[in-house]
Amino acid sequence: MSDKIELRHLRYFLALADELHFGRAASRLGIAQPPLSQQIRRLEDLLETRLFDRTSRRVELTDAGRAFRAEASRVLAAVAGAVGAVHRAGRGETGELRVAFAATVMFLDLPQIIRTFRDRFPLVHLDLREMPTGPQLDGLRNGDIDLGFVREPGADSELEIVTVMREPLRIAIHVGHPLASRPGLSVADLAEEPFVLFPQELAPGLHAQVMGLCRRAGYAPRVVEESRELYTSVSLVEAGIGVSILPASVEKLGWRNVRYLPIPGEAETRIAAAWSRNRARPVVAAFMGVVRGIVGTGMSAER
Amino acid sequence: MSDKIELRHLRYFLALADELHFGRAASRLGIAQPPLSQQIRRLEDLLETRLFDRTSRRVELTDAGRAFRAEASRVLAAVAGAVGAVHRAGRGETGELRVAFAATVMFLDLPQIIRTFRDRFPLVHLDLREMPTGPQLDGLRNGDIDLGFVREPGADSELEIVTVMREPLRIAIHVGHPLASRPGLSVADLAEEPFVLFPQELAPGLHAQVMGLCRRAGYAPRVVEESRELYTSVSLVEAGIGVSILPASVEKLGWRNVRYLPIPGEAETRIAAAWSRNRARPVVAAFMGVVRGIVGTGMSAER
DNA sequence: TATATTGATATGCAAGGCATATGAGTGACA
DNA sequence: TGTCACTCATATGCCTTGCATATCAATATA
Repeated sequence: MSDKIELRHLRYFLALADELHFGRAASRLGIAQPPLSQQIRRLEDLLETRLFDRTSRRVELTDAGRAFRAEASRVLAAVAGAVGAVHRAGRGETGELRVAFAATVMFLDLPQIIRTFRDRFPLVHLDLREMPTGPQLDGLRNGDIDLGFVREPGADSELEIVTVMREPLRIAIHVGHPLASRPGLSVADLAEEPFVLFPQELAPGLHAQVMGLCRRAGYAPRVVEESRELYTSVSLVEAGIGVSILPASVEKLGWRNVRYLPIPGEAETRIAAAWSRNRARPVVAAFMGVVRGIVGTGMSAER
Repeated sequence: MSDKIELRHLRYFLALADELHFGRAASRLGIAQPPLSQQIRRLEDLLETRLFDRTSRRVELTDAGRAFRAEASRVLAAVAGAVGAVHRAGRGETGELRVAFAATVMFLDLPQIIRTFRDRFPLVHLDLREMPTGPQLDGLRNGDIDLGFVREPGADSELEIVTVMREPLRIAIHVGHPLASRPGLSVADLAEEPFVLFPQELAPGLHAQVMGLCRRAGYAPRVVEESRELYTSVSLVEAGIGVSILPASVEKLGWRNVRYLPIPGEAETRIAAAWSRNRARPVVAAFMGVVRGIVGTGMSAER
């Protein structure tokens, strides 16, 4: 029976409990007196309990009415809270946001972006994880993550991709290597050198870019060692295993015995934010608003 | 806008949030699919926020929907709680009960009654106060107290009165008094003695009863001192100020120099529970149920 | 005793919720 | 690639029900 109670009953009840007068309560509710009588009676029927003792002269709450009054206002407060929560979530001010980033992105502005976002949207739970570009793109497509910061992604009809930053590529070479001190070292000079590279599937775009540089210099690099990500590639260079071509930010890792040389022709890699085009998540939009505010101009959407 | 939300919307929303399928959710709700679509849409309009991302193939919650789901179930839980509270209050299992009792009643079964009631109805807040019979009857009439334990009340059309216990009256006299050791002392023997009595308005029924005993013995008692209640009457007897006629329970006060003598003819005083006949309070009925269970038979209603 | 106040009841209307029928978009499978 | 099945949205009509107007009944006050 009581599962037919509606909020209207509670609103009417509370008005009457405040006024203790059908006429005044009705006019406060913007209705006539008879429907108020009806609805109160209906509520009492649904509850199988009298809420008001009333004569034609006086209206007062019963014990049950007093108990119901406190509870009913809790209900209406909960409704108001629910509406507020929906609006906050609709504006992206709450919820959970799973952000992935390629490891080396942390050397750029990302930490600053995260701090700002935390500050501006404290109710959003940020779930941050390091992840190579390739797996990120998969995760974005199947919904495992909401937003990814990737290196040099290819175009994808399912994903919205916005370039956030750019940085030049560098040749990484052991300081003791004979070529390390040659002025104006070019990619072509590395034709005979052993290369250290990451597996293609971890960062397919960047991988293709490096391979393209070599191809345009007229050779296919001889990859003697693969490492999990950019980090470890540098350590292999330092160990003298081979040379590599890497984004400039790895310089900040501070390996002593590695020299980083600019690449003529200003080859550069893009760091982009990517998210699913289908799932329109307000939190994602909110996060990207912060990103836009910090990296400012220079951002551009593609496809 | 959102003040037109009804519980129906929340119930439908939660069903759909569980099933993520309009057809199944509708059949669970016992309605057809189209009205469910309509009501969900109406709810989204009222909230001005989309709660579900839906294609003709898949239904899933938006961020706002997820936020609303948690809040909406809180609302329904609050409604269920309100219904439960009303029923408890309707059965007298909750609320506040203001009980007054004449001081000497505490020597009888009242403490036991209170313990049992507290045990059986732990959610009822008991407000206990000591109060003479006269003020109790006033308080019951104007609603200051809900239930009173009084001595020898007169009939009253506004009040329901049930005799709970009976006890004999005793003559109270100082042990050093010449009459204290006379065998078969009667009320008539006290004709010339100074009397200690309480003011008429504090316990009008008992006062009239004592006066009646004397009148039937052929005299009007000479009252030399009045005291606030039965307690203090005894102390005045012990001080040798006069004699008195009192309920037997005052013996338990344990004054050393007072002797209590039975009254021939077995004059006795009644202790009654009294409550307002107009205000039908379930808690009062619950309390009286406990009283009935403890004092058992021998209770009787009167006028 | 008459009157004003106030809650309940009667009746008619209109809004809105629900059911049936149908349309349109999407994924699956041949 | 085309067809089919599935599923959600839309259209339409009915019927419930909430609300308004009119009226009644009860009670307190003058």
